[in-house]
Amino acid sequence: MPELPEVEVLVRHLNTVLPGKKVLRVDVLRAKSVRPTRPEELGHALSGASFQRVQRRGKYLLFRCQRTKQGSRQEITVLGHLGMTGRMYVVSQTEPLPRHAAVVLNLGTERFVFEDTRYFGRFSLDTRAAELLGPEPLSPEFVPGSFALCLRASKRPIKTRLLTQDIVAGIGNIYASEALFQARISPRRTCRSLRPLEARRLWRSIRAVLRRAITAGSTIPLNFGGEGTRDGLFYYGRGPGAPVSHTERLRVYDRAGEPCVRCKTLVRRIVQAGRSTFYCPACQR
DNA sequence: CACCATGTTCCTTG
DNA sequence: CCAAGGAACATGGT
Repeated sequence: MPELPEVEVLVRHLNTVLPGKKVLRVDVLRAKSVRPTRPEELGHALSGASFQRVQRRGKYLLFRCQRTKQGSRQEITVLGHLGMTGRMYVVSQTEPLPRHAAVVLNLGTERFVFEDTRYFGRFSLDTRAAELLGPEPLSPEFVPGSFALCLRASKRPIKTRLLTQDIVAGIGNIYASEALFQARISPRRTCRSLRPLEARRLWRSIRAVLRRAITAGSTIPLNFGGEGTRDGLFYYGRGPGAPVSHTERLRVYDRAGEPCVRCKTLVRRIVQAGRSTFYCPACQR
């Protein structure tokens, strides 16, 4: 899925098109995508409501909406998650719906589309998942001392632990490899084996890598709409004028067999907890 | 056909 | 009870 940076960039984009728009009708084409909310429930809550702003928490999107019910204001929050293949965008009503449209909101002349090929994502009234997350890596809540302390409590490999979202939110399979590469720490090290200095270095790398990615994604022209073919460029398709390749952005991810950008040793791919990890066996100890 | 995929949750095992 | 690993979910690309 889109990880924290991709979601952040999407949220910033949606905030330029969504606030003020009113939901005239809700079409749930895949009941699974709104679980555990029932489709009628979502339609009932969201019909007639207006978008105010979109926020991000980890990889989750929070759509803050407002509805006037007999004079009194009612706040409604929809929790969104892109899963592995989700996209959310606003397009004209005349645009044909994609094959895997999961939820469609009629906004008048436009519509909001949540499309999701594999249906791992969500668009739901149940916001509990976002409340169980660890600290936001780019907020002051993410403190190096507490981070180091959390790591001491786990015997798991650091790479798989970064993916659980409870020590820190928003890191996925790509940026876990990237952060460990920048910190020069082997993904196979157990959390508790990290020296305080290494934990601190990882803390810094996590923030630097995520920040960098957000900046890159905000700079490149992206195609947020439904038409764009996903070509790996920051998850979305290219917009007009975007560079041909994004590979410069990621230093180790998906580079098995290529020379390490730092020492030329060949980058290695291993599997941890069923997922690919990429690292340089020489730089990362 | 085989294997791979930017995620989360549930089940089993130790 | 807890932690860790694996399967499941579902579809498409190579």
